[in-house]
Amino acid sequence: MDFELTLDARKQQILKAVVSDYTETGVPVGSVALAVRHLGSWSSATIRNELSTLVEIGYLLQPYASAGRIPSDRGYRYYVDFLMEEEQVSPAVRRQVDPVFPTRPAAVEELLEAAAMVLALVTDAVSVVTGPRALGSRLKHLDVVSLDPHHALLVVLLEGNLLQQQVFPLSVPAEQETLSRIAAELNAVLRGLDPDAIEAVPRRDAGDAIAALRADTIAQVLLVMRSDGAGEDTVVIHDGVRNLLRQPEFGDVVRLRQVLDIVEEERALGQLLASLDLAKSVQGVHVVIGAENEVEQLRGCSLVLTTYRAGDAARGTIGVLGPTRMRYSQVSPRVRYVSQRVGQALERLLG
Amino acid sequence: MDFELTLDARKQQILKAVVSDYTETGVPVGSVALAVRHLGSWSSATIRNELSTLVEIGYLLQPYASAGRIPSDRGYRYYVDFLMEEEQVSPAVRRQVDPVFPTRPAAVEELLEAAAMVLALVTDAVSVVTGPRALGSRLKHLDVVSLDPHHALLVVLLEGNLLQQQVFPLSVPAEQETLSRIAAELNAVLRGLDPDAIEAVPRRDAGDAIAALRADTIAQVLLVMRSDGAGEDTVVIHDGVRNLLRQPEFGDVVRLRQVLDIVEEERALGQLLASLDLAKSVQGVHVVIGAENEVEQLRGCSLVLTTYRAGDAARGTIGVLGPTRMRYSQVSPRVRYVSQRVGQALERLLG
DNA sequence: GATTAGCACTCGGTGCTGGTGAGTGCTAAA
DNA sequence: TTTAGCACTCACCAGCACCGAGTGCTAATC
Repeated sequence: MDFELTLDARKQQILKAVVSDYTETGVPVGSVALAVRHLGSWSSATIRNELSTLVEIGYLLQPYASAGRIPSDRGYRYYVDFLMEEEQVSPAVRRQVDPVFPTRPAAVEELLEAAAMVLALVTDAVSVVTGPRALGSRLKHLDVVSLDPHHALLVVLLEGNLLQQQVFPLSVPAEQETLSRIAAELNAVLRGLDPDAIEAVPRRDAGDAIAALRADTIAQVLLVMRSDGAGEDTVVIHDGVRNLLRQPEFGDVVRLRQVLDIVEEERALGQLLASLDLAKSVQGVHVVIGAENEVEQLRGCSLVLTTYRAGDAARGTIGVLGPTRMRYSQVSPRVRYVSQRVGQALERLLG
Repeated sequence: MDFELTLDARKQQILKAVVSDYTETGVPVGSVALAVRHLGSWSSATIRNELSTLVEIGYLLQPYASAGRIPSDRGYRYYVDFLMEEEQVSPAVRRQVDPVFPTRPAAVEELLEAAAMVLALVTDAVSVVTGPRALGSRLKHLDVVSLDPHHALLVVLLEGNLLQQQVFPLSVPAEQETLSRIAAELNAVLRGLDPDAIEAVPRRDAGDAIAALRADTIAQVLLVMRSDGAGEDTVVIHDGVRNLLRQPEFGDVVRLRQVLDIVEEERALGQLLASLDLAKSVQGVHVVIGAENEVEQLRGCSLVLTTYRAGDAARGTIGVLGPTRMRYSQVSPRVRYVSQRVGQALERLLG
């Protein structure tokens, strides 16, 4: 196999035509079809010669001896890196995406779920979104509600409008009124702090009932804030599995199962996404083609990923997983578009 | 078709044997197999006669003229109602389920997600969980958190300690301090009231800023409380789609797609679950067999559902969706078991 | 020398055929 | 009423011929 890195103009045109034809039809594409549909200026015989060298140097594959050609992973890579012309995100798509992100989003998790839903919708693939639980690391507001004299319910609102609740026992019996006063006081003191800072807040050991209750509450706040981050530090959301079923490559159920085993297992998916270096990307969108990812089960699949940001902090990963035969020129800008919307909405939410 | 409702002992035994054999193998079961594996006391010819009457009266089906028999929906129904012997939930399964529910769960949503995950795991089907709803919707506590001068977040605690949140615009700009005062005041007035009573609370039309904000807040409280009962917006969680892929009945991708179209569409799934009357149930578990649900796309699927409760405060639906050829005797007690665990964990969380 | 027309060849997909066997329905004997 | 016996049914499968899209090669052409 010869490893030319640069292709002459005609080979490029042919490769591009093969990718776009195959992407559309899913059927190996032959020389005649190319000649009539895309490249009338050369005869099928000429194209045939070029095709056979493209196979030889590894940009195309031939499923069997007398079949048409399909792009190899390397072919797709070349296409994505050099040949692809990104399509505009059509107004119709914008109209689908935009209303999903309200001007006043309610909470981070909802936002990300909505994003996953709409991204799956506009790309016809499985969408994948990771979100930072770390957002919940600052206290925004708390409230204490009396249940009975000896128990209270702590309500904690964390950064990103993440609500948590926790029942806890009171070391000293107390009425709602007392609890409310404590809550008000703590709100003033603790707002905007992360767990470590809260722990460092000086506690007046007055030894009276109020101080005890105050200590109870702070302990619970810490517990809630810390237990939240304890598991994994990112949520992983996915949507649109049914979209894969429309693709002929998943007519084989075994194939599909391998993919689902990854996608439905939050941990595995999280690890996969974490293992990818999103730095090397074209215009912010990173395309992982076929066997470029090391996960055995995802052979034949590609990932189109990007990072969404709120302000200048990178917040999470968003993208899609689909068959390698994917319309990158359309999917890629759409992923970017949704990602931008997510970032904006997140900014509005976090203020 | 004759509609006998009661079957003699031998027919019952045969039906039971057919269901359990078919459930296990997925292959139509013939008279000889039955004779040797279950019912040695009769010859295959006798069984053949019985089989043919069971087909005639609608409890069994014959896929084609010279094939074995499979249970009809009616056959499954009879089996579930009268013949099934529920298996014990094995210690191994308990060991899988129990650790998923921590003694101190952090948030409702996490709890339900964990439940969905483990239920899918132990039943090999798709699990389905809807979020808890307050039984009687009385207001227990509310709080208003300023997001920016023109928007606030309303946190409502309903009877049963269900938290709801809602972002809303303020008709007059306001600081946190003002909002807190309003919240305190409303808490005093509205605690323990249901929506109708809240609506009837007299509003002083003072025309000042405070009155306007007060009105804003009350309107939002009503919105939140009423939407809780409305049915549409409860969370619906699912997990375990990949389990379906192991079943031969979903070897056909089209079948699978129809099911996924329902399962992945939260609204559709929510409506389906809402439409079922969970009252008529055996030991708290309700089994919907095949075409007993009206959703066209779920032909060939069954639902095994139950209700989880936290004290007598909140309840929701939990269960599984799988092929009609399902091991009801095992799935049913497992659904019940997980449901109990969810209830308990929720009680710990909500108090 | 590059391009192209012509042609024999390859090989997966389709459809037909006949054989196989699990399983039935029916009849007649126990 | 039960059972043995037997002819019959029909999905499933392997084998086979055929079709046609598409190739590689060669020789003619620009």
